[in-house]
Amino acid sequence: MTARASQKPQPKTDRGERTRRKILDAAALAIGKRGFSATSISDITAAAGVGQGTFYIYFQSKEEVLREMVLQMGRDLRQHLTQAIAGTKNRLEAEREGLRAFIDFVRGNPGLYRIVEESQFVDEAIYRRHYMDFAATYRAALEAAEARGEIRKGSAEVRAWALMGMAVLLGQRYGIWDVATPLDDVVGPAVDLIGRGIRP
Amino acid sequence: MTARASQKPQPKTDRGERTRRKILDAAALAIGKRGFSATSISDITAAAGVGQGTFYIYFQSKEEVLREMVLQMGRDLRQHLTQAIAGTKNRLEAEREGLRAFIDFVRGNPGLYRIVEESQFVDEAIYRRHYMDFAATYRAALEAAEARGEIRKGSAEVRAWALMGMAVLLGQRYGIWDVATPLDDVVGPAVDLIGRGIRP
DNA sequence: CGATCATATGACGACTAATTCATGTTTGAC
DNA sequence: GTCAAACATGAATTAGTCGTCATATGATCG
Repeated sequence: MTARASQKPQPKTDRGERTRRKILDAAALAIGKRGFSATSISDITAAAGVGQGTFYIYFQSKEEVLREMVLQMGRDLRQHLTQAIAGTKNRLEAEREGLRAFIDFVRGNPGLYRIVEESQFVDEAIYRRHYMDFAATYRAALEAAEARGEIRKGSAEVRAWALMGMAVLLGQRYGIWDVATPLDDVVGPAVDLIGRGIRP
Repeated sequence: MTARASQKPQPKTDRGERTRRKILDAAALAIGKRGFSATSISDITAAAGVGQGTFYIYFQSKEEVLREMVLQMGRDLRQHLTQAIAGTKNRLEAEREGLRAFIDFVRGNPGLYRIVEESQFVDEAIYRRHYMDFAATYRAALEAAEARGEIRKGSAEVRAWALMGMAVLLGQRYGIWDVATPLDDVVGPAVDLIGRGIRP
């Protein structure tokens, strides 16, 4: 089901590096806007301003581009969240800032968000890994908080997935479909729910 | 973006009705297993045991079949949930039984679940309506519970989406990816989180 | 029975998209 | 400045899907 695939070799010159980037950027824009299957290779290469054959110098297929973009989005989001919760003093504060930062990220990168969700139907393994990785990080943070006595005892695994789920759907509702509602109006009630749900 | 489309007329005979059903069932199976774009019309008609042209007697396009299936899944799930929370005496019990029934439904109908999620990338309007409808129902239930004093005051809209999000991702994690973990091990911790999160 | 409407068929034309490749251009190490 | 390697190209090949239609079969009723 999933391509095992030997990656294409990295570009060896500056020009190659630039061309690869152009293709990747054009692909992110096009796929983010129109969706994966509605976007053809020639759409991408045309938008990138390169020949069709050039695509295959750097990528095996559209799927491989998607895979790379999901990884990229994981890194971007991780960084955004890490930065957002950097100054927080306890788990509850981290939940608040993390949720706010997540919805904020979705508002700022609706295309990337969409790409990750669609990857589920293109290469399930990469989508699953994306979530599993986040879940593992989240779980570790919850266990640490539990050890510090900041939150009540309870399954960190289930909690991690439950809280991620909240964030994902709130991100859809208030990050994509409705970008007018102030973040505080969303984050406030949600964090109230979370806070009472997990505190000692 | 969304087809406004005049529907095809309903079948006028028993035979027609049966043929239509065969196509719909075959489509649900095939699309649920392989995904929407990987499934061709001829895959569907071959699986249904009818000619390719027969498809177009009953449907305008693959998209229309998907739309119908999302609606169907909405009805099925609604019924499953309604039945599950029928005997409950308060909101918290309803949350428990509802969440259990939801994951149970996903385990029993992984294909249907997948179809709904994929509909997001085929006909966003129908997907959105699916969630909006559920959210409206959920919200009403929460508001009623709040009026009865069963739960604390708070934004029913945000809560509804947060709780749906929990269910959706727990459904993915424990309904699709891992069907071995006993439901109690999932529902217990989740309902503990919800219960303390919303009770007075 | 024969007439008529509904249903069924599958080959076919039109089209779209993926991928290759022979040919040409650019780069940068020497 | 030379030259081999890296890169770029787009037309041609390949593969497959959609949706139509002329034709055929099934069912129903007077």
